Amino acid sequence: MQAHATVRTTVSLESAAPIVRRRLLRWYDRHRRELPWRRNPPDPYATLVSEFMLQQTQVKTVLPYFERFMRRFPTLRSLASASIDDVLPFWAGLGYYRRCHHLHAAACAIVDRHQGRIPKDVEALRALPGVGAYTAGAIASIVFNVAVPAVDGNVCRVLARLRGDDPKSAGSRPLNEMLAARLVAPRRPGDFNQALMELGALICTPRSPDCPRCPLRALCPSRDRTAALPARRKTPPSESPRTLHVVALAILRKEQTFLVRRPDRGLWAGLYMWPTAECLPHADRDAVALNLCRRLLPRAAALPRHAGHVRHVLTHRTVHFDVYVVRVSVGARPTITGRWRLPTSPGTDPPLSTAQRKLEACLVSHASA
DNA sequence: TTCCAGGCTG
DNA sequence: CAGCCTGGAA
Repeated sequence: MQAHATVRTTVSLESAAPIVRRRLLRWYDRHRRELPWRRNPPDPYATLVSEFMLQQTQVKTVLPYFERFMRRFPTLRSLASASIDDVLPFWAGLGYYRRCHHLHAAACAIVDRHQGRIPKDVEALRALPGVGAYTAGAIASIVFNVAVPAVDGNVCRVLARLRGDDPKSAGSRPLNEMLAARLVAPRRPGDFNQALMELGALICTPRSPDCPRCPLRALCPSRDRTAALPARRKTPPSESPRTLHVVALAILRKEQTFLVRRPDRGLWAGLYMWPTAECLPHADRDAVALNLCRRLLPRAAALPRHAGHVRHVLTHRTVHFDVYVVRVSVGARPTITGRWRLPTSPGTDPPLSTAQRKLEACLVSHASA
C-alpha cells in the first residue's frame, strides 16, 4: 500500500518535471546566495576546492577557509606542486582532514592524468581521490553543464519530502537518486542541482522548514507538516561514545613548545599535537605524565606540572586530556622526532586540530596565571 | 550539556 | 558498515 502510493507520487512528480524545474530555477535566480565559488562562467578549480570543503560542512563554516585557501593556492597547479604539509595548515580547524589529503591527491592526479584540466566525464571524476557520486555530479553539472544529478544530504531531504516520504526512512536514498536523475533540468543542470541544495539549506531545512516561502509548496505533499517531524531525542538510547583518557605533555624550551606529527591516516591525519600517553580512567595522572616526560627527556630534571583539563568530543569517542607542562633547558632534545613551535604563533603552521587549539588555550591561560 | 547534520573511503 | 570532526541548534 505504502509502496504503491510512493510510486504514484513519483510518477506524477515526473510528469510535473517541467513545472518543478521552472519554479525551482526561477526561485534560485532570485534568491541564490552570492558565494565566492559561484562565478559566471563557473571556475572549475574554485568549484573543485569548494565541493571538497563543503563535504560534511556548511557554507558559513567553509567561507573563510575557502578565501584563505584560494589566496594561497590560486590555481590547480599551485596546489599540486605544493607538499601536503604546506597545504594542511590551510585546512587546520575545518575538520575531516582526509578531505585535505584527498583534494591534494586529486589535484596531483589531474595534473598527471588529465594535463592539469579537471575532467568533464563523470567516470573520470569519480576515479579521483575523495570524489564520490555526489561530488562528481556536482562538478560535472556545475562546471561542464552535464545533465547529471548531484544528491547530497540537502537534496535527499528535499526530494524525499516532495515524494511525501520520510527523508530518514531506510529505502529513501535510491528513490531520491532516481527522481533526481529524472528531474534534473537538461539546459541548466548545474543551476538546477544548486537550486535543490540551496532550497534544502535555506527553506527545506531538517527541523523547521519554511514551507510558506517554498517555490514547490503547491506540489509538495509534505508541506506544513513540521509538527509531524520526529522530536529531538532527549535521553540517549545508544550508549555514549567510547571515552579515552590521555595525558598531554607540553615541553617548553624558552618561548617554544614541542609538537609531534600524527600519521597520515586516521584521526587528525597529518596534523600536529603535543606528545601524549593514553591511560586508564583512574590512573595517577602525575605518574603518567612523569613517565612520559622521562621517556621523551631522559635527562630532564624538572617535574611536569598539571596545567588543566580539556574535554573533546568526536563522533565515536570522547577524549579527556590532562595537560602537563615541563620546562627544559635550551639544549634539550626529545627522544622522538617533532617540531618546535612558538606558543601562540599567529600563523597556522604547523597545523593544529580544534582539539589541540583547546589545549593551546589551556596552556596560555596557565602561563598567564 | 547533548544532539544533530553532513560525503567518502577501505 | 565504521570511522572521520566541527559548529550550531535545542
